[in-house]
Amino acid sequence: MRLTTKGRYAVTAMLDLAFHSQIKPVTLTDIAARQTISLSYLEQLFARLRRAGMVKGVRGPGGGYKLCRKTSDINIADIIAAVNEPLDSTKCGGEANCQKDQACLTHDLWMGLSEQIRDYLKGISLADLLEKNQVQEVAIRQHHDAQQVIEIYRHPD
Amino acid sequence: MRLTTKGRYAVTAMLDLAFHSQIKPVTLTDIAARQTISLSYLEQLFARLRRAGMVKGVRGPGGGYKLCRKTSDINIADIIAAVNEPLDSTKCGGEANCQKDQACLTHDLWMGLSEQIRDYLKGISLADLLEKNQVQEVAIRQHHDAQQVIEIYRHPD
DNA sequence: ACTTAACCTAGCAAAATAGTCAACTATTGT
DNA sequence: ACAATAGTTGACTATTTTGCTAGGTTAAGT
Repeated sequence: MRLTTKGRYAVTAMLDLAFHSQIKPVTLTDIAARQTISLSYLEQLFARLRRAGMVKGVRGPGGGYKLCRKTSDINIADIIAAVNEPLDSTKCGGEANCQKDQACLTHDLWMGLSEQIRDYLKGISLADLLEKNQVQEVAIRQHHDAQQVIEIYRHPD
Repeated sequence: MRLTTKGRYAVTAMLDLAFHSQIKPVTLTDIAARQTISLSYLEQLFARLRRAGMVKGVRGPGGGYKLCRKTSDINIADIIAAVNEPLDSTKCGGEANCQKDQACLTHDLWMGLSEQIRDYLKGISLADLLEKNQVQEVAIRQHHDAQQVIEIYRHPD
């Protein structure tokens, strides 16, 4: 389990998607604008997320991306694993050069630790994160903004 | 909290140090040989660990490095944090450009998650990891002893 | 003095990260 | 049918991080 900014980008984008794709698909352009991530970088990340079966692309006007599963069925560990290269189990990938070595022992130790972190992140879903914090405040504000837009369009004078 | 191979190297080296520095300081050359990490890279890592007050260097012949604290008082999160750059809190470092933005909210969300991981790793000490290692060694030794016992009982003459 | 090993500095190659550009294909509203 | 939208792909570039090399200086034991 590797934790870098790449994983953070992926989780952030998925959070954005989860939040905004309730009604209709969300374009990467929108996510890029909201989260200040470059569009093309997002394309790369979402290509991996799509291959991992986490999101689905909808083409044509009104298209975009939407989640394949419920937010409660998508966990953080899977998102991060999807955008990262499958970490090669390093030097002692079961080979003979590292059987009775102490290097292999500490390696096992680290692998165990890594596994614990993965399990920990597997226990946190998108829904958990969405539930937290002042996300609702944003909902209210954005609803308000949307209302204003409606007002403007309603009275175009 | 960032999790990369760099942090793994640091934890591995600290484990080696904790395991071998019971009697006298351990040279980086020894650790480099045992853990197959380049000497100079270890020097870089230990420079940071030293500045973080986790290890102490002893110069001259018979010198090397030793831990500043008990293994039970050294946790994994601190080791990893010591060798990593202090991650700039990114774009919205409390500035005005990101106050009511949604980008800042998801950022907060990620920071919260990161904090959870840090707390989790803070709860794991070197002593904890060593204990596991010890258990394994004991298991191996006991297996070996058991074999000898079997031998003895097989040829009791 | 001489050796040992920490400590320091600069630099470098490979990899990962982050982002750009351009061409292409599929879908849909009009 | 056609134009607009939006996903898809691949190649390409810049920056940062990683892991390592090579060369020193400094402190402490023999």
